[in-house]
Amino acid sequence: MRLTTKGRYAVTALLDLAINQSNGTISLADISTRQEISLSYLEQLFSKLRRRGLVTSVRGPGGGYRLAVDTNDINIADIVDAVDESIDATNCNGRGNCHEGSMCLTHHLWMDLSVQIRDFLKSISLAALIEREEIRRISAQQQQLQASGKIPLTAI
Amino acid sequence: MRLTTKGRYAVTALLDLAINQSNGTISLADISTRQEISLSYLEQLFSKLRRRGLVTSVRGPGGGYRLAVDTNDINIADIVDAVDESIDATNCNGRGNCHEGSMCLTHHLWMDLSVQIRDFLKSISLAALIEREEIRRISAQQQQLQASGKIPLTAI
DNA sequence: TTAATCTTGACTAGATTACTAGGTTATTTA
DNA sequence: TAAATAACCTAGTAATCTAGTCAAGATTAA
Repeated sequence: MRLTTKGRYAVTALLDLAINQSNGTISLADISTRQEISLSYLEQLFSKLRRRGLVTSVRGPGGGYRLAVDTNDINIADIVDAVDESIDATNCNGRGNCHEGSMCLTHHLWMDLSVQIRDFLKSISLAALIEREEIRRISAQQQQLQASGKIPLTAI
Repeated sequence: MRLTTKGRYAVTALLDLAINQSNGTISLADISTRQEISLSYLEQLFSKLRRRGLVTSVRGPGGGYRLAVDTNDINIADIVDAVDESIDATNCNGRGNCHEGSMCLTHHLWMDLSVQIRDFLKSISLAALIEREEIRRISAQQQQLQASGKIPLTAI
């Protein structure tokens, strides 16, 4: 099962992008300070997101990233898939060769679970996340913090 | 998120135990050969399962393990919990301090996913797994293989 | 040109996983 | 009683993975 910081960071970063992109492109440096994610690490993630066609980039001063598709057309599973290997609870990557080349006793169980997780994450679009009350509140706080120039704890 | 080989092995081993235990106790050596799981590793897992009250043990020759509760009263989440830390998709273990002491932008999303996964695994009892056609078939094959004394590939 | 920003690849410290090794203790059978 | 069997326990360890860092470049606006 692969759901690590990498996938979580990607979703958080794209959500940040979706919320703040109204005024053109957003630099990774901005996302980095707002979301407390290492800039170099973000670069790795966005490289993958770009190759998957989820974002487009503009180079040079004032450049940055913007979403390549409407927030209604991106779901969480897309994002996690783009940076992570895949959402898969089996040990054999769904190949069914987990026990001496054939299926292990619990193969079908983990397949079912994988489908369950994937369907859940597929059912949530970026647009739906932006709508959520809690997320709007947290985002507003983060924008205030950034505007006030507060130095993040990790920079000390 | 913690769903690794450890949790999968535990479920597979308990399922094997549930299927084969009709005739008294089952030794870990038997489960080890049938399910291709290292004996010492099984010992570690069953130590935890025993402490959680899921199985009871009998020492000495002819000894082994048996389920401590009815297969209707054990669900998959119980088993994974017993050996793994917990089923939790957040980075903060649900504490909500993922972003400088407060919640990160996607905290609620991962909380929701955790609930989703846990509910799914809770909804499946060992008894329900035993009923499944595919599992009965795979188990029958494994019993034949063991009876015929076939040497597992990994032993070569 | 120069500064800002994206782009890529190689590398790494630290943590975790999935074991192995080697013993001890309880129980049963010969 | 001795030997066999199987649970129980502790410590170590190779391999893998994660979450990064670092460095060198490419591109473009000002």
